[in-house]
Amino acid sequence: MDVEKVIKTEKEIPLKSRTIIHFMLVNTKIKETISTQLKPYGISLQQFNVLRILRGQNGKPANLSTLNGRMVTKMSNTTRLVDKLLLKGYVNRQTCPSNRRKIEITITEQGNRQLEKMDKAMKDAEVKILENLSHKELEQLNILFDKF
Amino acid sequence: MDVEKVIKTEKEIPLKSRTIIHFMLVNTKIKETISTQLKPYGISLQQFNVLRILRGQNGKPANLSTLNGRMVTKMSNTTRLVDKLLLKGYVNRQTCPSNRRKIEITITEQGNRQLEKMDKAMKDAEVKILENLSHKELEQLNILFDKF
DNA sequence: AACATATATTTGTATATACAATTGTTGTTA
DNA sequence: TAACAACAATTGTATATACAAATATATGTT
Repeated sequence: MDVEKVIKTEKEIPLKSRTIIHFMLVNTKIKETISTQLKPYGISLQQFNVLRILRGQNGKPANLSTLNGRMVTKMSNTTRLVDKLLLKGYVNRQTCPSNRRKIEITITEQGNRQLEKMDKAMKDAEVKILENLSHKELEQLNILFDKF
Repeated sequence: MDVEKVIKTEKEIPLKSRTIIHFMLVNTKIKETISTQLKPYGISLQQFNVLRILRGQNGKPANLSTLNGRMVTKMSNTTRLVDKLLLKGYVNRQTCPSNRRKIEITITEQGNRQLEKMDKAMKDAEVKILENLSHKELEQLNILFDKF
């Protein structure tokens, strides 16, 4: 990570600012790696996460607000995201019979098959991203992240 | 940071996945805090960064590719970003006389004045974001980030 | 000079994201 | 039961982001 290139922008960067900038640079790199890995499947990280959440439901349907609450980055726009998955044939959507305000979403057989392949791609991305970090360092990071 | 809420999505999350998800959650929180702080000034984080870069030039104009290279998150779309700043009267833009392919961008007096106010807002955001981290922990984080 | 190549920016298009307003449904209560 | 609040999803709008294609200018080669 070449923080200096960005940071030279101003003369002296206090530690706090440096940390934030550094954080964002790493985040950009992570996102790039992940989207590169997912690209062959024509799916975005958000869409991938929704599929994972649906699989985690074990057949039990999820409604939109559940999805939104569990997503890593909220997008307030889950409707349109699910639209895309629907077009790809990865999910089913139907209004909940007991409460017609709710929409029930489930993952399809095809969605599950694709997701298995994407899992592997995602795992590769994670390995690539974290290749220089030891188990101990990962634990350290998680402890530090908890303080945010 | 409530990682568990998002993480319960699947039964067992390996440390690597957990780290990535945790990272993104913190990133979301950081972005939210910053944009809340900048909101009164009607400026996005990207636009703020461009202004900071321009100030760092000390009057020397910057062209678009310089800006793009120094920005924390690249956007390949610096033209339109500068358009917005132009509309607000925070920057000047003129084609470089010696190389007419280039566009020279400088910060205006008004831009500088606004930027000073935004600096304070940004500093407040940083304090808020990092309030639970000690100096030592910030240093630790930066060391870990370098490994990405 | 004519041509190809490299550089710098702009434009077009598609998707992602944030936020506010709207629609439709359910539950409550005067 | 009519009115209203609460809830769940959708739609509209603006901006952000990514990527490819197009435009304009400069440089190097024959």
